[in-house]
Amino acid sequence: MTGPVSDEPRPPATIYDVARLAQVSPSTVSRALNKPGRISAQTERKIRAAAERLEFEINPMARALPTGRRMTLALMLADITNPVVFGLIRGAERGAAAAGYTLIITESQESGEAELRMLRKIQASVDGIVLATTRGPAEPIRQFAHAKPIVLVNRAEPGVASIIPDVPGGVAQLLDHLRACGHANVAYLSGPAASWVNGERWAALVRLAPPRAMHVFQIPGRAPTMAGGAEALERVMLLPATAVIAFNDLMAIGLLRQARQEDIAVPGRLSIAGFDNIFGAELTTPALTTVAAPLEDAGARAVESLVALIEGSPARLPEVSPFELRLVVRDSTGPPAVGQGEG
Amino acid sequence: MTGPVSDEPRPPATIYDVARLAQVSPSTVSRALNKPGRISAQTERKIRAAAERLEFEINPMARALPTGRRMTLALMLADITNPVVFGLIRGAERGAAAAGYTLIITESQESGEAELRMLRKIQASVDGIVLATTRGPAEPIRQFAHAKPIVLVNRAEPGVASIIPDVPGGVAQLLDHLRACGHANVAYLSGPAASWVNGERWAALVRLAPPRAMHVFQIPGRAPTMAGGAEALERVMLLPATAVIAFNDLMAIGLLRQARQEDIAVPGRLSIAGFDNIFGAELTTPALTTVAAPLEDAGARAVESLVALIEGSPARLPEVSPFELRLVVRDSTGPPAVGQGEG
DNA sequence: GCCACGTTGTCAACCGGTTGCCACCGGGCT
DNA sequence: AGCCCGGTGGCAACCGGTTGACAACGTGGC
Repeated sequence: MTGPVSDEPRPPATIYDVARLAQVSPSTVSRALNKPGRISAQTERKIRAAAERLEFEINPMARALPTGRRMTLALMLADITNPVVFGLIRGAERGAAAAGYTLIITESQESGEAELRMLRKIQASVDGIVLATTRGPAEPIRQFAHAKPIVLVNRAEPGVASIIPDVPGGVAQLLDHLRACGHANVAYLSGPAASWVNGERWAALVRLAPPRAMHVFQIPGRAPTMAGGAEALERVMLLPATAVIAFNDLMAIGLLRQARQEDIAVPGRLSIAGFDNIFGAELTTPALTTVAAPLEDAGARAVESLVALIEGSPARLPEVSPFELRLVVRDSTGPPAVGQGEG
Repeated sequence: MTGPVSDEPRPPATIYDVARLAQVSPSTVSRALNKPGRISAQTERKIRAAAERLEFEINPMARALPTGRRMTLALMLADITNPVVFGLIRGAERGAAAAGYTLIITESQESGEAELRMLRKIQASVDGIVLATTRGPAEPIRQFAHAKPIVLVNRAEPGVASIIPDVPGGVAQLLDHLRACGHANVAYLSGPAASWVNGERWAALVRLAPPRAMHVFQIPGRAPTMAGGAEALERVMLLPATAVIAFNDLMAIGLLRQARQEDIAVPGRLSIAGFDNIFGAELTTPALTTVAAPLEDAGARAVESLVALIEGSPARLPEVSPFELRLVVRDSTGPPAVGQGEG
């Protein structure tokens, strides 16, 4: 009766196929599969068995059309190149998988304009968007945020849900550590001007240094990359600072390597610290002192909030406290040598 | 007449909205937007203007339903944690964007079973799949490959398109370098048994070492991670080898750090080399000698092939030559010290 | 024995596009 | 004037699910 089971590329089964096999109507199949209780247990069993036999997988597109539920989330990043995003991606990926969502990842190439274009383009395909390390202006983001669920990571914007670090907490730990080492003058190698965390860090430094009898200098940064860090060394050395806090680990590593290359002792002549604790921070010599951010966790929590926003009452923003930062002391910071060079 | 332009979250415009504004029928809009020439230039202009005004973005789901063209690709990875995938992701992302496709990234967690489950699940959502560093058995993959376009990266399978490295070329460069340094006995710290490249590398070593008057020993590896590399040191030291080739940079770095910690001179007592040239390979002390793979390029090419498979004649596999590997000599390899330890 | 009611499954419309088919239109030809 | 023709645009069906309305059915109570 039934044809031979062939391994031909047969098209994926639809609910119509399942319905035929189970001898019910397609709508009954639909209800059996996602309205538990609506259908008698017996019929439901029959349908599930049929679905199983046909290896039926629901077509997300077809479902999305009438319901609007796409079960897809987007993670938008400024630059996939940067190792920081690793943790974010992993966390978001895990979080999405746990909630049954599919994750799509897009890059805005550090451009606010591309960011908006992308936003508009993917809008119809996703139920919500995690905007990480976004650089664009605030207004369009606010607009989007009340057309579609959005969660910001590493940026705060009134009225928009966000997952942000406890910047002052992290900065305080770092300053305390440097102070304890004996540093009084520290330079801050800043990141992109449009970066929210960059602003927050500088603000925290300005606020927290004086009470500790410390002085901070700001060095405008170029790109938040290793190259950007390396090229900043020159300007660093013009300052009376004995320690540098870099915007991120990438810049810190670039700075550190450049310093070594120019035979500037780290931490003897210059202590260097970064932010994020990316992969690679512990590999340098000396290993980099940094303020670790639980980025994987942040990614997961961002997705969690996003899902809450999507599935919960759309009116209220999920309350989330800033995530804690943790100072990881390694070997790139230490007491300044009184004389010069290292022993 | 028209209401005030409000910033209310109004739902995205559909072709019906555009049609109404342009005073044509929805089907005309559809044709104007993607059948160039089918519609008079004048009408087309009118429609484009209307679409512009309404900020119309086509709904990919609605389009996918009747046409089957989803304009979406999947990149499936064994483990997002591994820095190698960085390049792959970037390349694939760029390639997909260039071809107008959206990329979704999924992880199979190093499990062949999860891999298949995932494949089935996303099948309906994507036009094609890039399977990178896949671990599953061959048969199901072959099955899938002729139901849906698939491109393998770092794995060859008859009848399935793939992007693979020129393993013998890379291995030969590395062996030549080690030979020139004076090494005759080298150990290969192997990776996952299910990994295709792992097998190829070992095969290449076995084939290429004897003609160079070199001996290779295989050390079964545990996990292809830094921890896996570190724990292998013990077994390495039992061998009469003066150099180790690790399955990948992660293992090599783990091994190198463990060696340093145990005061085993690198490269004096033990030369260490890896594969992939991941971010971080140049950060260690000594910096890691490695066989660089243009992974970003490979990712882009994989997507390119995939798109060719999707859009071209489905019968023929795109012809692609293996990508070249390039030895990057750094400081973790060198002549074995005749005495012991370093000077 | 009849009716009210709760349960179970079907019908049909709909989501937002695409496309085969056809009707209409105006112009050029005989 | 009548006819044919190519170009243009509309109608309606369809993709694969979902869901409100409703019919059919069985049950219990009076």
